[in-house]
Amino acid sequence: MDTKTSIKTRFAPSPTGYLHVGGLRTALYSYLYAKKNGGTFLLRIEDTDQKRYVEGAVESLIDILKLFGLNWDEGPFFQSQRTEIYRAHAARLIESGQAYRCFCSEERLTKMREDQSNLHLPPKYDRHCLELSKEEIDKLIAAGTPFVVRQLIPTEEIVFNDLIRGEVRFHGKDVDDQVLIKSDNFPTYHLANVVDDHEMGITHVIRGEEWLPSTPKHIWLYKAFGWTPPEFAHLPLLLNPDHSKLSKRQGDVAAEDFIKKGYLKEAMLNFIAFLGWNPGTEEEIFSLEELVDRFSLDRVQKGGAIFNLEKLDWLNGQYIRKMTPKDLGEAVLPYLQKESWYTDALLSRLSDDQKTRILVSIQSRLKTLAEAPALLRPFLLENLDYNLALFSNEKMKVDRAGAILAIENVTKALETPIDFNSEESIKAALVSVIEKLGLKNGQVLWPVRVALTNEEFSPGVFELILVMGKDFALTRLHAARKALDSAQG
RNA sequence: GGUCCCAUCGUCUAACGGUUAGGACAGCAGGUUUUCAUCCUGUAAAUCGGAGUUCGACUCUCCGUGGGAUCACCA
Repeated sequence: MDTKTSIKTRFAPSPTGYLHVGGLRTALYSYLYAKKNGGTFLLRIEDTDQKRYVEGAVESLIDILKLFGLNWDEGPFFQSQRTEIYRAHAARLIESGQAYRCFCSEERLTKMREDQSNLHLPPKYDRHCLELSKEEIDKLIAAGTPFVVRQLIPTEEIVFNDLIRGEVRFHGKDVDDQVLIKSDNFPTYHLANVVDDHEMGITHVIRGEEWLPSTPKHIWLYKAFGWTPPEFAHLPLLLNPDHSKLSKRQGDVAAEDFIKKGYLKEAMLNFIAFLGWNPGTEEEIFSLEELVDRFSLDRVQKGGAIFNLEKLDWLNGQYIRKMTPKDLGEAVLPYLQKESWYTDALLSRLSDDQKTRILVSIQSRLKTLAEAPALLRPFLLENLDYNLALFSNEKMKVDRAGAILAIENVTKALETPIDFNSEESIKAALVSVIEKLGLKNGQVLWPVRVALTNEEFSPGVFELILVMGKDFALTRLHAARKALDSAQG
């Protein structure tokens, strides 16, 4: 058997309503590290704060994790169902003198902190209740005085090795006596986290940098229980453009929002993985499987990374262009269905072959899936409400009369026998019209393209005719001609 | 304010003492093209500052500076 203890990581979010992209990245790195090393990835829900309970938050968290394919091997475990375990552990610590009951009122604590702040001292519990005698404590308990359990922080230096940052040291005199059990008898994060990580056999705690300052408390807890602490890896933060910790205030931060906006989960994962990590080569397109294969913690960056979407747009475009028409069609459908003009009938009258051609024609123009409906509209809608101003174009040197001339001649050309299944033969037919009229390409093709789509931007004319087919293209040309004529009269 | 962490182009980053400091995104300029996009080519753009160590520092040390995190009966 393998003598190395097998690796086990966990993702331990608190269910506050949505999955933050920073959380998604933490989950991803934990997942990658476990999978890369043939280990186990565990999911634990840290729901010990009764006041912060949000309806449905757990379900949506689980759904989104699954959507991204970050499948866990164990769990989900719920801390709210394990409260007795934490209480028993706290009691052990009180017994061994490594924790103590604190009966201080909120008022006293507030006043204490104010005084400390006035003296420019760091706010820290003054150990008032540590002085209490056994008799006094018994009396207070008997009187039903609410209390918390505080960790007695040793006055010593502590040094630990962070897998990303190297040696980090703190001194006990700077660390506050952390509350372990709240007066509602629920544990705080610190206690529950340490007890669970130990009991669940977590070997590597991979979490955000914001936890670095509380790591000494955690290590002292392990020591107090007589346990060996796990390895720690504190990930650099994801930042707002103003370099503060990434927050809701400055844009979307919920992983789900990005899916809604038409980003592919593969692109998101790829993008997020590269915010703080890189393979050391110049490759940048990685599937989840490839990330698993290449990931290592020692290539994780120390400094925070600004969450800047420009590159995500590009990456998403890359992924879209790699999709098969079938996959693209399926991916685009939900966005299409959100459009007010969309009906299933519009789609069902198209053949599979036509659908494929349409999708291929718009594929290179897509940065996000959400942009698809606008590009699809000219192919799906039966009647277009022409914007006549579009037919004239200064740069293309076409005016309305020119547009009518072009549309008229192209209509005629398309009514002659051409192979409508060949873009080349369509092109040949139109080129001969252009030559016959002695015009520039744009003078004919621009108005025809507008006639076919009523859009400023679209796929090219030859491709449009190929995709639309003879009848549909001619219907459009007639309609455009009619619109132009009636406006003139 | 205390403690801790961090620092290469605008952004994400490469270079684990020796490179003209590399790549990508975004930008700009061209090319292809009927528009837009794709695609192709080119271009501009960085080692926070100062001391040391060294034959030689982006890289090691120290001091500054700047930014960030954290200091709850939230996680």
